[in-house]
Amino acid sequence: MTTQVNLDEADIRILSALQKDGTLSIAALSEAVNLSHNSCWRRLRRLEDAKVITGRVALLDPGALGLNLTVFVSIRTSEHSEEWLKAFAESATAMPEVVELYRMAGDVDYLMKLKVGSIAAYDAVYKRLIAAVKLTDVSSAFAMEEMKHTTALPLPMPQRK
Amino acid sequence: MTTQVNLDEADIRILSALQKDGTLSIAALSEAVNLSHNSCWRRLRRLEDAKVITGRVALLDPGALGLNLTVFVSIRTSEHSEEWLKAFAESATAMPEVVELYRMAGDVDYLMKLKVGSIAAYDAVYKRLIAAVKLTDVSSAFAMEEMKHTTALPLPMPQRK
DNA sequence: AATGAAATTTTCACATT
DNA sequence: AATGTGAAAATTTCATT
Repeated sequence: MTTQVNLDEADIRILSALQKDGTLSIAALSEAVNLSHNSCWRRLRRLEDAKVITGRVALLDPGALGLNLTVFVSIRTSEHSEEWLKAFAESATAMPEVVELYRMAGDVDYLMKLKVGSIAAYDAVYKRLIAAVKLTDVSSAFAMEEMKHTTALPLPMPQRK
Repeated sequence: MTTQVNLDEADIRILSALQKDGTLSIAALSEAVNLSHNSCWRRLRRLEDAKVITGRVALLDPGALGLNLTVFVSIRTSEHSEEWLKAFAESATAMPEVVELYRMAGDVDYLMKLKVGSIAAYDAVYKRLIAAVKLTDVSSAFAMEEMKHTTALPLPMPQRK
């Protein structure tokens, strides 16, 4: 968790635009957000320096890579020792198929999101995982259809224009 | 779902690098993947044209925006009509706090991931949702800690230096 | 696959309000 | 303290070999 940063409307407009399209040139961006070329450039620098923008990445099409399966894995454990957690965190985090991992409140202890190409590939990940650490209860839920998936976070103000 | 694309090792290296850092210049990228400036540029174009790379985006820090809560919402419904689905999909998809939404196999019908700033903000989303469509069974699970979160998909070949 | 050159874009120093 | 001006440096893009 990081500390919240003060952002005015112009900042929000910049962030909103770049969350959707990170290729925008300063010229295009400044026009889109109604700022001068330069003022826009400086705000952008500020947002990057302040780590509000944590990075820029290319997004790939899972289908093009043959990664058509999204699996949510709910994990319960009876072991709550320091070492167990360390071993679990390290092995799960190291697997590239594990794209998200959360420690949860409630009756599930951990929730994992996997991207794999097939049931067999899922099974291989599952086996690697249980070989690495003791898991009491693992249950998997498969996604049939991705109805929405965005990297864009909800931003405070309504962004017009 | 899209059709899988044929990719050789050099393509994979390019994708791997850009998934991590989308700001790499052609010069830096070509060096990282051991290709000539130009060959690299052309492959990149191909990958973009073929929509293997679907876009480039800026990633924001949720904490900096005050979005410290991740909630997974499991939804069951008794209605399985065409209209219900349409209404549900439209209202859920339109909410910026809903960053992911899947139709699931198994006993949960839909799974939603929300990014919000507080329990109160979550409750507001929940209320907007149940006001829009009838939901039989809604259960929420809150993330306590984000242990891993990446937009990088697992890629076929081992990628060395 | 490499060369090189035009066009675009980023970056920054300096002046301005 | 935030904005505008202008110009150098870096980068992308593409025609040609």
